[in-house]
Amino acid sequence: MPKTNARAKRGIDKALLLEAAFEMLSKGGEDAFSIRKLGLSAGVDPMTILHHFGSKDALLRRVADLALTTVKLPHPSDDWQEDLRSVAHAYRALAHRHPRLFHLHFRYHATGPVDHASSEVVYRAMRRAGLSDGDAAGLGLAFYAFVLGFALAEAEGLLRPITKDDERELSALDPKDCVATLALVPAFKTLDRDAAFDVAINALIAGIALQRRSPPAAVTPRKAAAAPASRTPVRRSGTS
Amino acid sequence: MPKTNARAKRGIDKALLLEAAFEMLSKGGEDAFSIRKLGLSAGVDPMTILHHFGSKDALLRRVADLALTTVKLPHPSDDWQEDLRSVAHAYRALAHRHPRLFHLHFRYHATGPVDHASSEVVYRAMRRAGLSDGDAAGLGLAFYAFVLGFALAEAEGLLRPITKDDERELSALDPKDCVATLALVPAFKTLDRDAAFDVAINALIAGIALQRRSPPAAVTPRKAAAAPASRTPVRRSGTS
DNA sequence: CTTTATGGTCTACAGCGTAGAACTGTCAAG
DNA sequence: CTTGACAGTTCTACGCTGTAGACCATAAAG
Repeated sequence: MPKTNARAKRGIDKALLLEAAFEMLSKGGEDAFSIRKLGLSAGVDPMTILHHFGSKDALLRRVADLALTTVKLPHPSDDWQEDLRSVAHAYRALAHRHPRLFHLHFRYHATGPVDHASSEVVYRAMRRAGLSDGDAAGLGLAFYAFVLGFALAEAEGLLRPITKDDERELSALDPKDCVATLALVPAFKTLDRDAAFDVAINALIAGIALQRRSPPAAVTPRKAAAAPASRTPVRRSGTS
Repeated sequence: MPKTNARAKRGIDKALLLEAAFEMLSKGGEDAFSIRKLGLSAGVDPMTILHHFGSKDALLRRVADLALTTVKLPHPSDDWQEDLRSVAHAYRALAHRHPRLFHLHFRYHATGPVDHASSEVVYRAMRRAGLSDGDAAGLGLAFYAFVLGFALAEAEGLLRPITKDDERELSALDPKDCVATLALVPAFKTLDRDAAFDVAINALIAGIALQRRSPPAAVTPRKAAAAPASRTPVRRSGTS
């Protein structure tokens, strides 16, 4: 049947609209975005947009997906630690490129690991690190949570260099209760976020490496094998 | 002067209103919340609410602050690793208690470290771990990012146990490209999020412990003091 | 041609945050 | 007491939002 086929669309095409929405969101954030404004700026009736995308929510979801497609896929190497670093940097770069819409990834890609291609890299790395399947799964998700959490925190301004206001607020604290915080104020002022990220990622990776159950030579007298694992006493987190 | 003094308010009192807002948000999330609805349910004119709190945004900020006051402060011990675990669990517990409003902490407390009392514990721990000031500051923030990121991911459903749909989607993948992902599917099905959190936190802490510049004996000939630090080759993250 | 489907538009509705005017009850001063 | 000031409260109205449902225009199918 020669139906549908290459015809596709009559007038407006979705791809362009999606791109425009992406642009608008990336530039002004969610508050500055509305279906009507998008329609106005694109010369399209607002209802046409809804007709194509179903709802504003669905459109936002599509935008988030589109953003995800721009992460540069890591080329899997044979160094699992390097692979993890690549993934981490790729997602952080995404957050830097589009800080105003990065939070959407938390809202929408709540159905599973963010993206199969890159999550495969992460899980492969975890297995190569010599983890049990249980640990590999858990640490894989945790790795994502860490990277996305750090990136989101940065995108939302949580790691902004300390301001005058902050400083004033800090200096108003009781010096007795905040010795460490106050001692670090100079460090916060000169904080290099790139370096901090690298240090933290390396720390996490180093910690993961310690978790392996079968290092090169046979080690770890204790059976750190299957279940909860971990070398330190596990503390149940059922505070709620 | 006998002015103001204990009088305080004529009719409505803010504390009650704030509590009601908190309740409403915690129960129904941000979508189900509006000034008008709050006014209706509390028997108060909506504009009265605005008069007291300035704006909806300011009210949400207050709610987020209120939520923060409910985290149980860790009792500082002399074991820095245990202190870090306490803080981590406290925030995760907060996310479990109020998953619908947890994301507000990312939006509003973007002006600095989340809470001075608990961040003091974190920074103190970092210094006790023997880190340089630069690393202590960076890893302190990274520690928060990790904990909040993990908790947010959980609150938003990212770590939900795998569903039938997910499974179908996964089984549709090319088995060649996703060997690791597919191999871990059983592990995802039985994933214990509490255990995963513990394992991940312990890994991070162990990695932090490795970062110290002055272990028991004097070491590290290189001046790993100030700047980027880190033992592995630093990879600049300027992909953007 | 007529029929049918489909993409696009228009109108309308219920709800939102909030600016600004108007009202109201209470206290201090005269 | 009266008067004035004033903070707390309420009313009204504006411009904005997402979207349901009816309507129209065009293109393909019979």
